[in-house]
Formats: sequence, structure tokens, C-alpha cells
Amino acid sequence: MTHIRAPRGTIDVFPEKPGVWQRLEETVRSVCRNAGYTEIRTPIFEHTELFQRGVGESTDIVEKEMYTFLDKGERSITLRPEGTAPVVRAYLEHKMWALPQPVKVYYIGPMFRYERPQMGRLRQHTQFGVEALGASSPALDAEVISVLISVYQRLGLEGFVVRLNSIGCSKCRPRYKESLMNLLSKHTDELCADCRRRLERNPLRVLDCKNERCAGLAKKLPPIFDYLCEDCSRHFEGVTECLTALDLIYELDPTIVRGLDYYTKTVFEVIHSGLGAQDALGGGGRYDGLAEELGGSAIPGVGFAAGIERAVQVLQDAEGGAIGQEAGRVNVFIAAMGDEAKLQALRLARLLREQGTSADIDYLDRSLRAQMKYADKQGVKKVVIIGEDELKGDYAVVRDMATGDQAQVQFRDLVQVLT
RNA sequence: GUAGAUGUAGCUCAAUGGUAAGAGCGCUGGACUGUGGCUCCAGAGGUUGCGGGUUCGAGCCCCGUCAUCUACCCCA
Repeated sequence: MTHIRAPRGTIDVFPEKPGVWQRLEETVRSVCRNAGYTEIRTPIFEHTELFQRGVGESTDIVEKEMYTFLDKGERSITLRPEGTAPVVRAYLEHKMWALPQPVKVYYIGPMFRYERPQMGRLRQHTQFGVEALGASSPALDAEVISVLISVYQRLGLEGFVVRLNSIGCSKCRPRYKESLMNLLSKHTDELCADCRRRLERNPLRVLDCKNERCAGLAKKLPPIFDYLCEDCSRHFEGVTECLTALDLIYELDPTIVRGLDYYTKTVFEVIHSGLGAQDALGGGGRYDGLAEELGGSAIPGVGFAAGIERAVQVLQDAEGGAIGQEAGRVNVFIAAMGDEAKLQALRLARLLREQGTSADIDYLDRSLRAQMKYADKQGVKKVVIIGEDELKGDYAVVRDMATGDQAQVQFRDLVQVLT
């Protein structure tokens, strides 16, 4: 019999790590709550069509990375590869336009993409994100960015960089694309094979190609700022104005274009050099056309998604893994010798737990010495010792593990002394 | 989908094609009959990822496969 292992590209998060995960999740919840975002939980699977229409038929995600299957009712179902389309679907489905606008929500949960695993890339990974729907103010774009930054700042994370760009809207982007195509088609022989393909489908992607010659060529291309329409241009200025007012530092980066079709106007990424080739901690932008694409009316929206595993990695690297330990699993260990004393220990443990003190006992019939050793390794603060003498005298010995001080305590006073 | 590297004990790693695959850490027990940390001793723990092949003989060489890591691609 061969062992069953976790599927490729998945991980177990166990003993050392949950502490970091919990801290991260609590920070996300707290920061979001303070900014007026409430939690939304959407299904982990959706109709495949949601992502085909929302994320875009020609994107890599939809084209080759989705976990799609037919359920027993012959419906095409897909494990969600991202969080924005489901949230917009929920907004439309529950007619949240009838609520006071904007509707601001956050989520934390697993996403699935069938990719080759590598550093910072899994087939199941966890994202936290926010979506703010129903307002097109540039101040909201800035708020979303500031929420993401606040999460990292509250965690004490350093060394991340915010990159910002605008990719225009359905009015002005086509003009830019067209001129890129015109300019680049004169140099097709200098482009890499991938970019030659991109030229037809989405010339914007040539801008963020890592190939040296392509990148060199991309530098000579006019920035999109020259092509933005009046509306997009003003919006972008508004965003930068707000970010400056918030004292947030960012870099303008015309090469960030994002790989999902729904983005309009503002796009941004937060990157960190400690992550390897997949250097984005998180990213997002505005998606004013998405609701319409999903059959709703024109509802503007802006949001981000960020990777929990990547943040955990950076945090652990920075803090040497020390934060991983959940300090002292329990406060009190009850060491007992003899059957009668073990029953007493069992009762006492339950009593302490009910009073809010964590407590544990031995389940391996170990010697007192071994029980002490175990208690020490668990990092408990106090050990209660119960043996025949104690039972006779109706007391227990309480030992302080840090100082080594011991005292006899009457059974009826035990709970009070230990809580 | 492509490329390179790597798979030996729970972990980190040894072992020229040649005996019965070892060490450190960790785990369990003992020295210390009812008291942790230090020290010493002992024990448990392996289908050398899996399947073929070459060879008198394979952990080591060859082929395949699976997995991990890294990179391309793309993204969180």
C-alpha cells in the first residue's frame, strides 16, 4: 500500500504555522472592519460561465487553469479561481444596489488554479480581498489601496512596494492598443515568440514581458497616459492626489497591466523582493464593466486580492520563524499517580477548563518523572501533582515550573489558586 | 505545457558499484522506586519515492514514472 499524499500544489498548515495564519486573518478582519468593510462568504464553486464571462474567455486563468467538472446534474461547475466575479455575482443576485452605496465587503478563503507549482504558487491557495461596489470615486480606489497597505503595516511587514498604473477604459484603451499594434508590427522580428502572439490578442501584455529585447522595445513605446481619455485621466489624477494626501508612497509603473480582462482605469500591485519570481503580495484595481458583463447594470467597483501564503512566507523570513509558535499550549498540567489520582486529575482538568484555564493531563500512564518532562516540553506554567499521599491528605502539590516553588493546596482551593 | 536540479529514519544529512544502510537532532524508556531543564546509557524508528533494466552484486549506473524545489508562462 502506498501512502496517500496531499494532491500536488496543496499544503497542510499544521502546528508551527497556525499562529501566523491566525494573526494574519485577525489583522485582515480588524483593518477591514475599521474601514467599514463587512465579511462576505461566497461558494467555493460556481457555474463555469461566471468566470468565462467575468474573468474573460481569453485569459490564461479561463483558458487553461480552471478546475472545471460536470456535476451529477450535468452542470459545468468550476472551483473559484478568484474572488471578484463571485462577489459581483452575489451583489447582483441579492440586488445589493438597493442597499446604501457603496457596498463594501471583504473575504478570506481558498482559490484554485491548475498551474505548475513553484515558489509562491500553489494549486490551492488562500486569498484575502476587498471589493467596494457602487461608487466610482477615485477616493475609493485610494481607500482600497490604503486598506491593503494597512494590513501589511499592522503586521509589521517591511520592504514592500506599491506600483500603480491606469489601463484606461473601453473608450480609450482600444485606441492605445491599436497604436501599440501599429508601432510593434514594424518590429515583430525583434519580439519573442510569446509577444508575437500577444500582439494579436492583447498587445498590452508586451509591456510587462521579461524578455530583455521586448522590455527594451517596450521602454520606447509611448506610455498609456498619453492616450487616456478625459474621464480616465481625471480619475487617475484623483487617485494619485488621494494617495498623496494619505501619505502613501507608490511608484508609477506603466508595465503593470494585470491578466484579468475586467480591469479598467486603476490597476495596482504590491510587490516584495523576498518572494522570488512570483513577487506580488497582492494586486487589484477597478472593474467598472464587470457587472454589465455579468448581466447587470453598470455598477462600478474596485478591489484587491492578496495571497495569505505569500504574506506568511515574508513574515516568517523576516521574523526568523519565531512567531510561528503558539506559546504554551496549556497553562496547567496535572500529573497523577495511581488510578484514583488519575480520576481526580481528569475531573480537575475539566473543572479548570470550564473556569477558562487551559489544562492537560497524561494519557500514556507515564511515570511522574516522565510526566514532568512532558509538562516541561509543553511549556506549562504550573504542574499539579496528585498521588496517594495527597489523596489521603485531601490536598495537591502545586509546582511553579519557572521558579521551582512548591506548595500544598487543599482540593477545594485548587481551582481558585490556579485560575 | 517546457526546462534544470533533487528524492536515504519524523527532521537535517552521510555511505568508492561490494558485509547486515549510518550519524546528529527529535521520540520512548532508564540512571534518579514521588519531581522538568544539564549529563550519561539504552531502545524504537528504513520496501533508500515507485516500477523496470544492466551487473556475480545497485542507495550509487541506465530507462520510465511519481513527487518536491526552482525557472519560463501567468499570477496571489
